[in-house]
Amino acid sequence: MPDRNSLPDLSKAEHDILNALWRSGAQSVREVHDQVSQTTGWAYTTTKTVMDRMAAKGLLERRDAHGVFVYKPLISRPQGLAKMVRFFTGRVLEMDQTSVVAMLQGAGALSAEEVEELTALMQDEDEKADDTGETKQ
Amino acid sequence: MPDRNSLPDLSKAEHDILNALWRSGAQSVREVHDQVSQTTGWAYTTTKTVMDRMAAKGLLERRDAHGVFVYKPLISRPQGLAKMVRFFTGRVLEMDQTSVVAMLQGAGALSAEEVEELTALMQDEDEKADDTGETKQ
DNA sequence: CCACACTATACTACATTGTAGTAGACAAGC
DNA sequence: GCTTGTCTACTACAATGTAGTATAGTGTGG
Repeated sequence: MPDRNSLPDLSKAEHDILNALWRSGAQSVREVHDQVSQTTGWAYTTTKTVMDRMAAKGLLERRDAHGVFVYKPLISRPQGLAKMVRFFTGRVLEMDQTSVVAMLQGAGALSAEEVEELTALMQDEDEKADDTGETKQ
Repeated sequence: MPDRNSLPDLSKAEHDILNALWRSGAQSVREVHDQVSQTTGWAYTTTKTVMDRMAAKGLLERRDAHGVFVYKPLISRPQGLAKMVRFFTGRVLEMDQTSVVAMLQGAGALSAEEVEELTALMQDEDEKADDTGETKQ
Protein backbone atom coordinates (compact mmCIF):
# COMPACT_ATOMS: atom_id res chain seq x y z
CA MET A 1 0.00 0.00 0.00
CA PRO A 2 1.54 3.26 -1.09
CA ASP A 3 1.91 6.23 1.14
CA ARG A 4 -0.93 5.71 3.52
CA ASN A 5 -2.86 8.75 4.69
CA SER A 6 -3.01 10.20 1.21
CA LEU A 7 -5.70 8.82 -1.06
CA PRO A 8 -4.66 7.82 -4.58
CA ASP A 9 -5.64 9.96 -7.51
CA LEU A 10 -6.88 7.29 -9.88
CA SER A 11 -7.00 7.63 -13.64
CA LYS A 12 -10.06 6.61 -15.59
CA ALA A 13 -8.44 3.38 -16.69
CA GLU A 14 -7.57 2.55 -13.13
CA HIS A 15 -11.14 3.14 -12.06
CA ASP A 16 -12.37 0.72 -14.67
CA ILE A 17 -10.03 -2.00 -13.46
CA LEU A 18 -10.81 -1.44 -9.83
CA ASN A 19 -14.51 -1.48 -10.47
CA ALA A 20 -14.27 -4.95 -11.90
CA LEU A 21 -12.25 -6.10 -8.92
CA TRP A 22 -14.49 -4.45 -6.35
CA ARG A 23 -17.48 -6.00 -8.02
CA SER A 24 -16.25 -9.55 -8.39
CA GLY A 25 -13.24 -9.85 -6.10
CA ALA A 26 -9.68 -10.87 -6.94
CA GLN A 27 -9.32 -11.98 -10.54
CA SER A 28 -6.88 -12.80 -13.30
CA VAL A 29 -6.12 -10.39 -16.12
CA ARG A 30 -8.27 -12.49 -18.41
CA GLU A 31 -11.26 -12.30 -16.10
CA VAL A 32 -10.94 -8.59 -15.58
CA HIS A 33 -10.43 -8.06 -19.26
CA ASP A 34 -13.59 -9.92 -20.15
CA GLN A 35 -15.48 -7.45 -18.01
CA VAL A 36 -13.84 -4.14 -18.87
CA SER A 37 -13.31 -4.75 -22.57
CA GLN A 38 -17.04 -4.54 -23.12
CA THR A 39 -17.13 -0.90 -22.14
CA THR A 40 -13.58 0.16 -22.89
CA GLY A 41 -12.90 -1.74 -26.08
CA TRP A 42 -9.34 -2.33 -24.90
CA ALA A 43 -7.01 -4.98 -26.26
CA TYR A 44 -6.08 -7.71 -23.84
CA THR A 45 -2.53 -6.40 -23.51
CA THR A 46 -3.85 -2.99 -22.56
CA THR A 47 -5.73 -4.44 -19.63
CA LYS A 48 -2.62 -6.35 -18.68
CA THR A 49 -0.34 -3.34 -18.88
CA VAL A 50 -2.61 -1.16 -16.77
CA MET A 51 -3.01 -3.85 -14.15
CA ASP A 52 0.71 -4.51 -13.93
CA ARG A 53 1.44 -0.83 -13.53
CA MET A 54 -1.16 -0.65 -10.80
CA ALA A 55 0.48 -3.58 -9.05
CA ALA A 56 3.84 -1.85 -9.34
CA LYS A 57 2.37 1.25 -7.76
CA GLY A 58 0.90 -0.74 -4.92
CA LEU A 59 -2.72 -0.28 -5.92
CA LEU A 60 -3.14 -4.01 -6.53
CA GLU A 61 -1.58 -7.07 -5.03
CA ARG A 62 -0.47 -9.75 -7.46
CA ARG A 63 -0.40 -13.34 -6.30
CA ASP A 64 0.39 -16.52 -8.14
CA ALA A 65 -2.59 -18.86 -7.96
CA HIS A 66 -1.67 -22.21 -9.48
CA GLY A 67 0.00 -20.90 -12.57
CA VAL A 68 -1.85 -17.65 -13.22
CA PHE A 69 -1.58 -14.35 -11.46
CA VAL A 70 -4.56 -13.09 -9.57
CA TYR A 71 -4.89 -9.42 -8.68
CA LYS A 72 -6.55 -8.04 -5.61
CA PRO A 73 -7.31 -4.38 -4.89
CA LEU A 74 -5.41 -2.91 -1.97
CA ILE A 75 -7.80 -0.04 -1.46
CA SER A 76 -11.49 -0.01 -0.65
CA ARG A 77 -14.10 1.40 -2.96
CA PRO A 78 -14.67 4.46 -0.80
CA GLN A 79 -10.92 5.10 -0.78
CA GLY A 80 -10.85 4.84 -4.54
CA LEU A 81 -13.92 6.97 -4.95
CA ALA A 82 -12.88 9.79 -2.66
CA LYS A 83 -10.66 11.83 -4.97
CA MET A 84 -12.86 11.31 -7.97
CA VAL A 85 -15.95 12.40 -6.12
CA ARG A 86 -14.15 15.45 -4.83
CA PHE A 87 -12.94 16.33 -8.30
CA PHE A 88 -16.29 15.74 -9.90
CA THR A 89 -18.28 17.73 -7.40
CA GLY A 90 -15.82 20.46 -6.65
CA ARG A 91 -14.02 21.07 -9.90
CA VAL A 92 -16.33 19.81 -12.62
CA LEU A 93 -19.65 20.86 -11.14
CA GLU A 94 -18.48 23.38 -8.57
CA MET A 95 -20.99 22.27 -6.03
CA ASP A 96 -20.97 21.01 -2.49
CA GLN A 97 -19.90 17.40 -2.10
CA THR A 98 -22.03 16.49 0.86
CA SER A 99 -25.29 16.85 -1.01
CA VAL A 100 -23.90 14.69 -3.77
CA VAL A 101 -22.83 11.95 -1.43
CA ALA A 102 -26.23 11.99 0.20
CA MET A 103 -27.80 11.64 -3.23
CA LEU A 104 -25.53 8.74 -4.10
CA GLN A 105 -26.77 6.86 -1.11
CA GLY A 106 -30.35 7.65 -1.98
CA ALA A 107 -29.84 6.39 -5.51
CA GLY A 108 -28.33 3.17 -4.25
CA ALA A 109 -24.94 3.76 -5.82
CA LEU A 110 -23.27 3.20 -2.48
CA SER A 111 -24.15 1.17 0.56
CA ALA A 112 -24.62 2.84 3.90
CA GLU A 113 -21.22 1.61 5.05
CA GLU A 114 -19.55 2.90 1.94
CA VAL A 115 -21.17 6.28 2.37
CA GLU A 116 -19.99 6.39 5.93
CA GLU A 117 -16.41 5.55 5.01
CA LEU A 118 -16.44 7.93 2.09
CA THR A 119 -17.79 10.76 4.17
CA ALA A 120 -15.11 10.26 6.78
CA LEU A 121 -12.35 10.13 4.17
CA MET A 122 -13.49 13.29 2.46
CA GLN A 123 -13.72 15.07 5.74
CA ASP A 124 -10.13 14.14 6.53
CA GLU A 125 -9.08 15.51 3.18
CA ASP A 126 -10.91 18.72 3.84
CA GLU A 127 -9.14 19.23 7.10
CA LYS A 128 -5.80 18.50 5.53
CA ALA A 129 -6.53 21.04 2.82
CA ASP A 130 -7.53 23.59 5.41
CA ASP A 131 -4.17 23.97 7.06
CA THR A 132 -1.56 23.06 4.46
CA GLY A 133 -2.45 26.06 2.39
CA GLU A 134 -4.77 24.24 0.06
CA THR A 135 -3.28 23.33 -3.36
CA LYS A 136 -2.33 20.00 -4.76
CA GLN A 137 -4.62 17.71 -6.65
CA MET B 1 -13.89 22.74 -33.73
CA PRO B 2 -12.78 19.15 -33.95
CA ASP B 3 -14.86 16.37 -35.34
CA ARG B 4 -18.34 17.60 -34.56
CA ASN B 5 -20.92 15.02 -33.55
CA SER B 6 -18.55 13.34 -31.16
CA LEU B 7 -18.13 14.97 -27.79
CA PRO B 8 -14.58 15.49 -26.55
CA ASP B 9 -13.23 13.32 -23.78
CA LEU B 10 -11.68 15.96 -21.56
CA SER B 11 -8.87 15.35 -19.13
CA LYS B 12 -9.02 16.71 -15.61
CA ALA B 13 -6.65 19.52 -16.43
CA GLU B 14 -8.77 20.48 -19.40
CA HIS B 15 -11.86 20.57 -17.22
CA ASP B 16 -10.15 22.95 -14.84
CA ILE B 17 -9.24 25.32 -17.64
CA LEU B 18 -12.64 25.19 -19.23
CA ASN B 19 -14.36 25.80 -15.94
CA ALA B 20 -12.54 29.06 -15.53
CA LEU B 21 -13.45 30.09 -19.06
CA TRP B 22 -17.07 29.03 -18.75
CA ARG B 23 -17.33 30.92 -15.50
CA SER B 24 -15.72 34.16 -16.54
CA GLY B 25 -15.63 34.14 -20.33
CA ALA B 26 -12.66 34.50 -22.68
CA GLN B 27 -9.45 35.25 -20.82
CA SER B 28 -5.69 35.41 -21.08
CA VAL B 29 -3.43 32.69 -19.72
CA ARG B 30 -2.59 34.93 -16.80
CA GLU B 31 -6.22 35.44 -15.87
CA VAL B 32 -7.06 31.78 -16.14
CA HIS B 33 -3.97 30.87 -14.21
CA ASP B 34 -4.86 33.15 -11.34
CA GLN B 35 -8.09 31.21 -11.00
CA VAL B 36 -6.96 27.62 -11.48
CA SER B 37 -3.65 27.84 -9.65
CA GLN B 38 -5.48 28.20 -6.37
CA THR B 39 -6.93 24.73 -6.60
CA THR B 40 -4.36 23.04 -8.83
CA GLY B 41 -1.14 24.55 -7.57
CA TRP B 42 0.18 24.62 -11.13
CA ALA B 43 3.08 26.71 -12.31
CA TYR B 44 2.19 29.43 -14.77
CA THR B 45 3.84 27.59 -17.65
CA THR B 46 1.75 24.53 -16.92
CA THR B 47 -1.43 26.50 -17.39
CA LYS B 48 0.00 27.93 -20.57
CA THR B 49 1.04 24.58 -21.97
CA VAL B 50 -2.33 23.01 -21.32
CA MET B 51 -4.19 25.93 -22.86
CA ASP B 52 -2.00 25.97 -25.96
CA ARG B 53 -2.49 22.27 -26.48
CA MET B 54 -6.22 22.74 -26.12
CA ALA B 55 -6.12 25.49 -28.72
CA ALA B 56 -4.14 23.22 -31.03
CA LYS B 57 -6.79 20.54 -30.60
CA GLY B 58 -9.57 22.95 -31.35
CA LEU B 59 -11.02 23.03 -27.87
CA LEU B 60 -10.18 26.71 -27.48
CA GLU B 61 -9.91 29.59 -29.89
CA ARG B 62 -6.90 31.83 -29.46
CA ARG B 63 -7.17 35.44 -30.52
CA ASP B 64 -4.70 38.30 -30.27
CA ALA B 65 -6.21 41.10 -28.20
CA HIS B 66 -3.88 44.11 -28.24
CA GLY B 67 -0.70 42.25 -27.55
CA VAL B 68 -1.84 39.33 -25.43
CA PHE B 69 -3.65 36.21 -26.47
CA VAL B 70 -7.14 35.63 -25.22
CA TYR B 71 -8.64 32.15 -25.23
CA LYS B 72 -12.28 31.31 -25.70
CA PRO B 73 -13.91 27.89 -25.26
CA LEU B 74 -15.29 26.36 -28.43
CA ILE B 75 -17.62 23.98 -26.64
CA SER B 76 -20.46 24.65 -24.26
CA ARG B 77 -20.46 23.52 -20.68
CA PRO B 78 -23.01 20.77 -21.29
CA GLN B 79 -20.89 19.53 -24.19
CA GLY B 80 -17.87 19.46 -21.96
CA LEU B 81 -19.75 17.86 -19.12
CA ALA B 82 -21.37 15.09 -21.12
CA LYS B 83 -18.56 12.53 -21.25
CA MET B 84 -17.46 13.18 -17.72
CA VAL B 85 -20.95 12.77 -16.34
CA ARG B 86 -21.36 9.58 -18.31
CA PHE B 87 -18.06 8.25 -17.06
CA PHE B 88 -18.73 9.23 -13.49
CA THR B 89 -22.20 7.81 -13.31
CA GLY B 90 -21.76 4.77 -15.50
CA ARG B 91 -18.22 3.63 -14.86
CA VAL B 92 -17.28 5.03 -11.46
CA LEU B 93 -20.59 4.66 -9.69
CA GLU B 94 -22.31 2.19 -11.98
CA MET B 95 -25.63 3.89 -11.66
CA ASP B 96 -28.19 5.41 -13.94
CA GLN B 97 -27.25 8.82 -15.29
CA THR B 98 -30.70 10.31 -15.48
CA SER B 99 -31.20 10.38 -11.74
CA VAL B 100 -27.87 12.10 -11.34
CA VAL B 101 -28.65 14.75 -13.89
CA ALA B 102 -31.96 15.40 -12.18
CA MET B 103 -30.13 15.79 -8.92
CA LEU B 104 -27.66 18.20 -10.45
CA GLN B 105 -30.45 20.44 -11.48
CA GLY B 106 -32.04 20.21 -8.07
CA ALA B 107 -28.78 21.14 -6.38
CA GLY B 108 -28.34 24.13 -8.66
CA ALA B 109 -25.15 22.85 -10.24
CA LEU B 110 -26.65 23.38 -13.68
CA SER B 111 -29.21 25.75 -15.05
CA ALA B 112 -32.39 24.46 -16.59
CA GLU B 113 -31.04 25.16 -20.08
CA GLU B 114 -27.80 23.36 -19.33
CA VAL B 115 -29.67 20.36 -18.04
CA GLU B 116 -31.77 20.32 -21.13
CA GLU B 117 -28.77 20.46 -23.45
CA LEU B 118 -26.90 17.91 -21.41
CA THR B 119 -29.81 15.52 -21.40
CA ALA B 120 -30.16 15.76 -25.15
CA LEU B 121 -26.44 15.20 -25.69
CA MET B 122 -26.30 12.17 -23.48
CA GLN B 123 -29.32 10.71 -25.17
CA ASP B 124 -27.62 11.08 -28.54
CA GLU B 125 -24.60 9.29 -27.19
CA ASP B 126 -26.76 6.50 -25.88
CA GLU B 127 -28.33 5.96 -29.25
CA LYS B 128 -24.97 5.98 -30.95
CA ALA B 129 -23.71 3.39 -28.49
CA ASP B 130 -26.76 1.26 -29.06
CA ASP B 131 -26.13 0.45 -32.69
CA THR B 132 -22.37 0.71 -33.26
CA GLY B 133 -21.74 -2.26 -31.03
CA GLU B 134 -21.04 -0.26 -27.91
CA THR B 135 -17.32 0.12 -27.07
CA LYS B 136 -15.10 3.13 -27.31
CA GLN B 137 -14.59 5.65 -24.59
C1' DC C 1 6.60 -39.06 -26.96
C1' DC C 2 6.23 -34.92 -30.00
C1' DA C 3 5.02 -30.98 -32.85
C1' DC C 4 1.43 -27.60 -32.77
C1' DA C 5 -1.66 -24.37 -30.76
C1' DC C 6 -3.08 -21.65 -26.95
C1' DT C 7 -2.40 -18.55 -23.07
C1' DA C 8 -0.01 -16.13 -19.71
C1' DT C 9 3.71 -13.26 -19.01
C1' DA C 10 7.40 -10.05 -20.10
C1' DC C 11 9.40 -6.48 -22.90
C1' DT C 12 9.20 -2.82 -26.02
C1' DA C 13 6.98 1.08 -28.37
C1' DC C 14 4.94 5.23 -29.47
C1' DA C 15 1.37 9.03 -28.72
C1' DT C 16 -0.81 11.98 -25.29
C1' DT C 17 -1.04 14.28 -20.95
C1' DG C 18 0.99 16.18 -16.63
C1' DT C 19 4.04 19.37 -15.20
C1' DA C 20 7.45 22.27 -15.78
C1' DG C 21 12.16 24.95 -17.11
C1' DT C 22 14.58 28.06 -20.23
C1' DA C 23 15.32 31.34 -23.89
C1' DG C 24 13.93 35.18 -26.81
C1' DA C 25 10.85 39.49 -27.55
C1' DC C 26 8.88 43.37 -26.02
C1' DA C 27 7.16 47.14 -22.84
C1' DA C 28 7.87 50.06 -18.69
C1' DG C 29 10.97 52.29 -15.75
C1' DC C 30 14.91 54.44 -14.38
C1' DG D 1 20.09 52.67 -23.34
C1' DC D 2 20.19 49.04 -19.66
C1' DT D 3 17.33 46.52 -16.24
C1' DT D 4 13.01 44.25 -15.06
C1' DG D 5 8.94 41.99 -15.55
C1' DT D 6 5.79 39.66 -18.79
C1' DC D 7 4.25 37.03 -22.73
C1' DT D 8 5.28 33.71 -25.80
C1' DA D 9 7.79 29.79 -27.89
C1' DC D 10 10.47 25.75 -27.47
C1' DT D 11 12.23 21.92 -24.99
C1' DA D 12 12.08 18.23 -21.47
C1' DC D 13 10.99 14.41 -18.98
C1' DA D 14 7.78 11.32 -16.30
C1' DA D 15 3.26 9.10 -16.22
C1' DT D 16 -0.62 7.30 -18.69
C1' DG D 17 -3.15 5.38 -22.80
C1' DT D 18 -2.96 1.88 -25.83
C1' DA D 19 -0.93 -1.57 -27.93
C1' DG D 20 2.51 -5.09 -30.53
C1' DT D 21 5.96 -8.75 -30.26
C1' DA D 22 8.62 -12.33 -28.20
C1' DT D 23 9.07 -16.07 -25.05
C1' DA D 24 7.69 -19.75 -21.93
C1' DG D 25 4.60 -23.15 -20.23
C1' DT D 26 0.77 -26.42 -21.09
C1' DG D 27 -2.67 -29.28 -23.11
C1' DT D 28 -3.82 -32.12 -27.27
C1' DG D 29 -4.14 -34.93 -31.36
C1' DG D 30 -1.39 -38.05 -33.41
